[in-house]
Amino acid sequence: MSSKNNPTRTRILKSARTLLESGNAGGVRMSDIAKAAKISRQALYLHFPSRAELLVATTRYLDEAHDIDKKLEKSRMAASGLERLTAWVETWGNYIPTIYGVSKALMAMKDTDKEAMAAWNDRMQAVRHGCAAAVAALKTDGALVDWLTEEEATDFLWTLLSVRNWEQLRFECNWTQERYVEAVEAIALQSLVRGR
Amino acid sequence: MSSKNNPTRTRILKSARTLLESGNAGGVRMSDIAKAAKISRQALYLHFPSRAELLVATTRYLDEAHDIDKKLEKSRMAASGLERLTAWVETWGNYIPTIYGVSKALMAMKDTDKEAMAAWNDRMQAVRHGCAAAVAALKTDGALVDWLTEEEATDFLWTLLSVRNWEQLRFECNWTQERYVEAVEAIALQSLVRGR
DNA sequence: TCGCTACTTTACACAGTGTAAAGTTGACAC
DNA sequence: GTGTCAACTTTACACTGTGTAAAGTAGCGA
Repeated sequence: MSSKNNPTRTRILKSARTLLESGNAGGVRMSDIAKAAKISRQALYLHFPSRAELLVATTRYLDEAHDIDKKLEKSRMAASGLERLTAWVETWGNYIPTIYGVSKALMAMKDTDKEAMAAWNDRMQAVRHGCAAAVAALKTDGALVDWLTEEEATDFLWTLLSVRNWEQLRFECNWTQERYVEAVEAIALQSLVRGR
Repeated sequence: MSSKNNPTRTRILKSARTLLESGNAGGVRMSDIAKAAKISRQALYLHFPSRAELLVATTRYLDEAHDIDKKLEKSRMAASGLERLTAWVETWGNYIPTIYGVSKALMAMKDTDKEAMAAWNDRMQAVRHGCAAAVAALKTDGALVDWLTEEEATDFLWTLLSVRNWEQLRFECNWTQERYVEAVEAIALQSLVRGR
């Protein structure tokens, strides 16, 4: 099943992505994805050993499709720590909507499924690294507030930027995506940057 | 089954509470609760029609056991908006640990179960009211920042104080309960109170 | 024609929730 | 003592969704 560039595999991933993105959060089942990809449910298991691995593969597929690495590169090029923080908040904040569907499915699984848990943690650690880098740049500039340690500041930024928070503000509170980024940026600056 | 003050019913609720509190998040099944309450799994359904309703009843049981209303009363008595905000953050922030177990179970169900969803939303709206009251008091004092509307400020405070955020800071980031309350309080003040 | 690959089809194990119904036990009523 | 009622127990089964297993098929290249 020569993993990469397999047309059926790609079709499965596209179907999974579409279904997961289309908000139908509650239940995207293996059979739904199979139907969308126009193969039998069993054939799915020829390509992906479990639902968890299919979700993980879908996440990676999304990352590649959106060239997230390139976007992150940009935020790393910012001159000051302050610019780097805002660039990071914007980049990640605007990426959340694209991964939200898959993330939600993965989040729902992580309480029962070890594999899903590991995959989710892995993804979230990547986000944490982004936060840590921004905070470190702030610290280097001597712009980090003094009532939080560098690690605490990272913890807080990471929490502030969580998918759950985005979900709540965006859907429960009906904020627009623009307002979300704007407000979260402002709060991050106020909480983490000295003398604001 | 004469609902209130039924000894078996109470034993069930106590067992549910204990199991849910003891961190074993992943799966507290009906059969686990039955075993702990020393009755058959079927007898559980004589007292509660569904898992969701049992969880909801457990939440209410916890609220009564901790006399949450009395605690909220206290935060309502604060003189200034500022004091009211800190009182609210402390009250709710310190109540989260006690309801965390049940909340987690309810959160996990809300994606698939309508009843659980309704119950969860109901609970969260109550929390939101607490946030709204604190923000309103701030506004009355003319102490609310001007870059957020009253509603936006409520939305943000509500999101900041979410159980998920507490969970992440407390367990993923290993913050102590004291540090959590302290930091969240500081951030709330910085973000919502004018001229800080 | 062989044999391989990528499937389909059918069947079934398993977990957990919830339904259904028949049987047991103890208390209280008369 | 017998009847009856409530609060159970026990057994059995339907349903959903995941994952395993195995036999069958269609197309394609050597």
